[in-house]
Amino acid sequence: MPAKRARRPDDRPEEILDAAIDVFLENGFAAARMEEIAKRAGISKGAVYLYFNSKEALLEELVRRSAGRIATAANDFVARSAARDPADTLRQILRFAVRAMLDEKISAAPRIVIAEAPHSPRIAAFYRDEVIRRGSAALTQLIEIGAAQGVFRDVDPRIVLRCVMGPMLASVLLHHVFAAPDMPQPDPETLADEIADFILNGLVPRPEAAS
Amino acid sequence: MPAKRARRPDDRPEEILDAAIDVFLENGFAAARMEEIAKRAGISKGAVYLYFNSKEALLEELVRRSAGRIATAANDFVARSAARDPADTLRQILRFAVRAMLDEKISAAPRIVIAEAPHSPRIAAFYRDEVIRRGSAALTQLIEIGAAQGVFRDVDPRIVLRCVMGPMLASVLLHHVFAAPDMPQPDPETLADEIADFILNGLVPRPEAAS
Amino acid sequence: MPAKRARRPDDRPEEILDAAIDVFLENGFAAARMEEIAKRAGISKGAVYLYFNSKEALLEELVRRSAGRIATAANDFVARSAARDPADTLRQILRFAVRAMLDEKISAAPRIVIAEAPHSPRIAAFYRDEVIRRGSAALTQLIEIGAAQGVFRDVDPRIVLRCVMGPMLASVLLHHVFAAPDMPQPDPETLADEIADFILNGLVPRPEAAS
Amino acid sequence: MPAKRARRPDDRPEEILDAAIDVFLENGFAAARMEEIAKRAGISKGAVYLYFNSKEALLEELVRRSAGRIATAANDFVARSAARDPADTLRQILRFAVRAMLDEKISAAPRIVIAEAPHSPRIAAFYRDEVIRRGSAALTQLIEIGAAQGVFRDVDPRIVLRCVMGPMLASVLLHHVFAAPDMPQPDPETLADEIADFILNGLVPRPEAAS
DNA sequence: GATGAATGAGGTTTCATTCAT
DNA sequence: AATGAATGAAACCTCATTCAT
Repeated sequence: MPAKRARRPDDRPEEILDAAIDVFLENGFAAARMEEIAKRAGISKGAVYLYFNSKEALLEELVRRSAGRIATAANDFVARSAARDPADTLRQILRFAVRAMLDEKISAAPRIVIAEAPHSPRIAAFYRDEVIRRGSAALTQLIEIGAAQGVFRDVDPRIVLRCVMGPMLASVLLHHVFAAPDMPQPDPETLADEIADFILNGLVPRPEAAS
Repeated sequence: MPAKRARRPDDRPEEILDAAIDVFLENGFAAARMEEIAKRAGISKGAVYLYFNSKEALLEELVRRSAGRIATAANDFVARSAARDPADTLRQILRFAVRAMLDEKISAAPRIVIAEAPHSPRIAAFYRDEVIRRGSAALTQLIEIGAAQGVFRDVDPRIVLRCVMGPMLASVLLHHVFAAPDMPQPDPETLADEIADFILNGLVPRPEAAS
Repeated sequence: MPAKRARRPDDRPEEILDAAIDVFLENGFAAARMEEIAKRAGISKGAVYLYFNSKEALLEELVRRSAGRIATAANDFVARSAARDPADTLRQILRFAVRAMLDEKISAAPRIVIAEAPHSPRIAAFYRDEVIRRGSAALTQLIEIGAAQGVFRDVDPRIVLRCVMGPMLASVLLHHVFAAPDMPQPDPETLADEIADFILNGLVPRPEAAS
Repeated sequence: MPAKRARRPDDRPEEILDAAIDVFLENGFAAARMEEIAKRAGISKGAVYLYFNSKEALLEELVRRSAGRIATAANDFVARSAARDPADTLRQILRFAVRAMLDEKISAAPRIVIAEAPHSPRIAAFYRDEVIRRGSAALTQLIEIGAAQGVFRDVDPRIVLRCVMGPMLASVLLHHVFAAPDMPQPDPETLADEIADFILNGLVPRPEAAS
């Protein structure tokens, strides 16, 4: 019956979402308890509901806020420098993306999505439209530009999408989920560069056509 | 005497696991109900506990059964033909793996693991040891053989692991989770071959060293 | 200076009670939300508590204000004209009461009491003392006067109470709770007169005593 | 985690409904706690849900079981003896109904309905169709028969409905809700007879038309 | 006086697990 | 071996009430 806490700071929602990220990551969506989220945000259980209508709404807002950061960045990179140097553009995108994905906070949303999307059609659809589709568009455009310049092989962009997204995904999992002391992680910068090298190497035209 | 189609008691565990895959996939581990699993296995709720001690045990056994398949196959491929033709060995491994991963039933366990491992250390550890580590070992060995023969570049095997695992992961997600009618999937065979091409292309030495 | 239509601070309680009637009627006491009451009264949630200590207090005041209107009127009618014409007095009382009960606003309190009294002893006791007892007294007196004049049979007043209150209650429920399009309501005036006829008919002495 | 209690007796549902009646009566529907119902039924909270899907379902089944007992009886009485002796048929109906209504257990459902129907359209509709409409039909038929025989006045059946239902309603409330030690109840048999007398008196034709 | 953010007890409902039969 | 009734902990969400502003 009492009401102890001070007035609503404007960044309450932010704080709640931050707390939610942690709890979702630690327990998964279904096992995450609203009370735990509230406690970490420094407020009461009920107060969470002043800002978000349900646990599901919390998750959706979480995804909404983080989604597309990388896709947006990729589009920016392409718009800015793809015409000048497609290969370097890809390298920059990869550096940006790998670095982002290795940051606990930034990779949190994709990881949660991977976990929840299979049985949450709304989340899946939202992520597909906001992230996958836009990222795919950026990549497709980049490939086309590079191919037109003769810098890239003429590969199906869907393959490229899988070969670019994939290593980042794998890195996220190996760093955050399946890490083991005896399997040391490459450091992020090196990882980004080497993945970029690998992919670019796979993308450049072979001088003499294979057999 | 009526030959009532024998009690097939030995297939019980298998049937339960099959049912569990379906239910886990549809609802996620936390939301999966034991009663639903039992119903689909055609037995009673209590009977499940005659074969598996808990819901968690069910998941672990599931992982155990499907997990090593691909890693085992990879090791077999390497042992059998890596010395003779490393590139073709990798191509075969990729074909096998991509095909497997695009099969709903086979990719189910990895997908569930990706969803559950973040908050189920036992699952994570088991998967890491049974799948990641063994797959990594096969790949590392393959790279070493190929590098020694001059067929592959001398790349950090951890990068290769990420670049090989990754596209498959991405494919699984794009096929099973983020599929959309207007984003048609490449057909599995083509996909496997093109990913293999891409990775092999990234793995072969460049004729003239890049400046 | 703009004459903002004065702050009408004195009408506040009235406005709140009016809003409360609506909300209690629509949702029942337990499901009524203070915030909804506040909103309809055009003030904030907290402001309600400046006038009423609790939801229960709101209900009690509501009953207090409306209760006894009819009982008071009945007593007035009796005092004024029972000696002159008992039958007509009863007819007037019934007309007044039926008309009142068919008015949404006036019947609201009794309906709420009927709903809440069974599990709210204070409400029940209050209503019993303020309404039932006083109405009963008026009726008893009226019967006695009428019986002394030979205009009414000598009936147990408790029976009369039930036979007078009852049809009004039934009318309220049939009009406000169990109304159906295919069960058209008699119009209020007719209803009042016919009920009065019926009851008076039941109250007059039979010319020849029934065997 | 344990499971202590014995096998399901066939009358579990009955026991639960009995417990529910008590709790609903004491607290009203909204304030009734499932745990309390379970405790009184001698089972666990969860077990209630093996038999009823929700608290609302419990209420509906309660109403369903009790509803129409009286309406059914009324129809039976009319079918059996209305043609022979309409007045006595009405007297028998009233005796049956009053007796029933004064029984705590039997009047429970109507009282709950009166309390909940105003904000529970399904309950209201169900009760209207199962009880009001059928009771009304019985009464209408009875009046018509009686009027044809010249035993009853030709009164609007809707008035009769209100004048017959009403006194019973009033009796229920006065006996169960607004009872007070200093307002002694007429005993049920007498009450039934006197109400019947009163109503019949109101229903018989006046020998000479009132001026 | 007035506001509305905040609290937190409390209730319904679900479901993994047990065990009498 | 198999059943399925029963348990009870747990968790989401609501809302009357308070109080800092």
